[in-house]
Amino acid sequence: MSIYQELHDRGFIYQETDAENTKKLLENDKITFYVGFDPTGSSLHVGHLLPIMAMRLLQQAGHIPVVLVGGATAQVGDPSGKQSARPILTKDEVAANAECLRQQLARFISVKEGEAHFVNNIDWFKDMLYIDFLRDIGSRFSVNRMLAQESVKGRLEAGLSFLEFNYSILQAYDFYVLNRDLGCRMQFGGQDQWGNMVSGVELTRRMAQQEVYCTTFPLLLDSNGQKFGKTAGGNNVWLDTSRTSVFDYYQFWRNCEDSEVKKLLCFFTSLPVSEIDELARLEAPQINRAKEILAYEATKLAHGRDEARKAYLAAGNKFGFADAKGCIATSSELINIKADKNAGFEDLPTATLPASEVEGEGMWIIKALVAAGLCGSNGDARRLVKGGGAYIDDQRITDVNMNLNKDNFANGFIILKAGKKNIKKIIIG
RNA sequence: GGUGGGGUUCCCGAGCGGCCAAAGGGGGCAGACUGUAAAUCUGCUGCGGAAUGCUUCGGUGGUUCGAAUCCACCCCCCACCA
Repeated sequence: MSIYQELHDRGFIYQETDAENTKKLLENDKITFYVGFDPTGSSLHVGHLLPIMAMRLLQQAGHIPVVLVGGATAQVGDPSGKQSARPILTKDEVAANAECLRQQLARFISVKEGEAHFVNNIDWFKDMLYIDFLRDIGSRFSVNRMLAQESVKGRLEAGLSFLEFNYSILQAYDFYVLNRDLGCRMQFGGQDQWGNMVSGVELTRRMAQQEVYCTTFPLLLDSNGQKFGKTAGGNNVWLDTSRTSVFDYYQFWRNCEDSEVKKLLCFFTSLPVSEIDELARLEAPQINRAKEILAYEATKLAHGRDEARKAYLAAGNKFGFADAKGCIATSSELINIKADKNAGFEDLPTATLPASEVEGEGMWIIKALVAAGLCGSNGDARRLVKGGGAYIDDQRITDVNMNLNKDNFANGFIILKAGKKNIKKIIIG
């Protein structure tokens, strides 16, 4: 199947400047394309994954991705994030974040020389003089047209700063530079980037007389209209395992809603669309097998086969396997993993309590819940226990004043739970 | 620069001298029901080993026995005018 068709069938394409030529280009040529990333954090999270998966598909089809790090914009501080103006990053921070980005991307795409480019737009903005910028680039933009852009129009009521107004110009110039220096023909990005991307297409045409194109991805929302990629609690699901354990990463996918399974399989796994259609058709409890496949495949991509297997077994043992015998057909290698009931607790997220705490009288359970990261504060933990949501080894905790001592750790560890799904294995260290 | 309207807990938004840790809604957490789903119902939702305790209503100072509420100055946002 053609890569264009594949992107289309999987739902990646939202808007395109020129569908016909994009199709031709992607099918007949090997092109260089770019996607921009904000280097504002040291880890990617699931919300970044959609463009990454698209890059992956395109690269596998022989196209060459350019990963553009917005070092210039990060050093100005993007004002679009409401009043909590983003912290302005130093050069070193941007560089460090860009390196983290590169390492995490390496799990999804090949970052080998010649198969992908990494660039930072600070390189072409840092020495640019304002006067030059105005004359060479600013002169090509019509304020009238910029005002008509959806992204700007929507902000006119609420107000937007001159800086923000200029963002699309900066971004447009990126496209021109990448076209000039790397022969970049396409840009991909989120649908909120449409205006900026189109500006780049037009600028490149005016400045270099080059036909270039852009395509946007749909904005992923969960059923509550929240941006996709956050836990129910609104926390990001990170790719960095020190922020989100592999188990929790797996669980994020495993706990998706029935209605989302198909979409998520299309975006975040490599299973063929025809198979996904079959899986998504599964009824009632069997649909859970599709979720296991989704979770396994997504976890495998981000963290590797072994980790995904462990997470699958740990979760299955805790909550049950949807299709222990492997009756449901799938091309996922998950089908080869035996639902081993004895694969135990070793792969659950773990917290360590200092041995000194459980000496003698022991450690107050409230403090232990907080120390394990299951509760945000003592009051939070107290409420959890009062509400009947705290468990030790699946026994509901009823006494707010109880202590954990050595007897509790007769097996070497205990399992603390906040609710049915937030699990921590507690060991003494 | 002028005039007017604002800044309240995660968000929206009420409160306009004590009964205010602050109504209501959203969101979140937990419980019940379930399929580790959705929907629904119930409880909780500043900190605190809990106390007539502590911190919070843009900031600083003041009035008062007592301030989110009154006063002064300052900062920020919005609208209209210039």
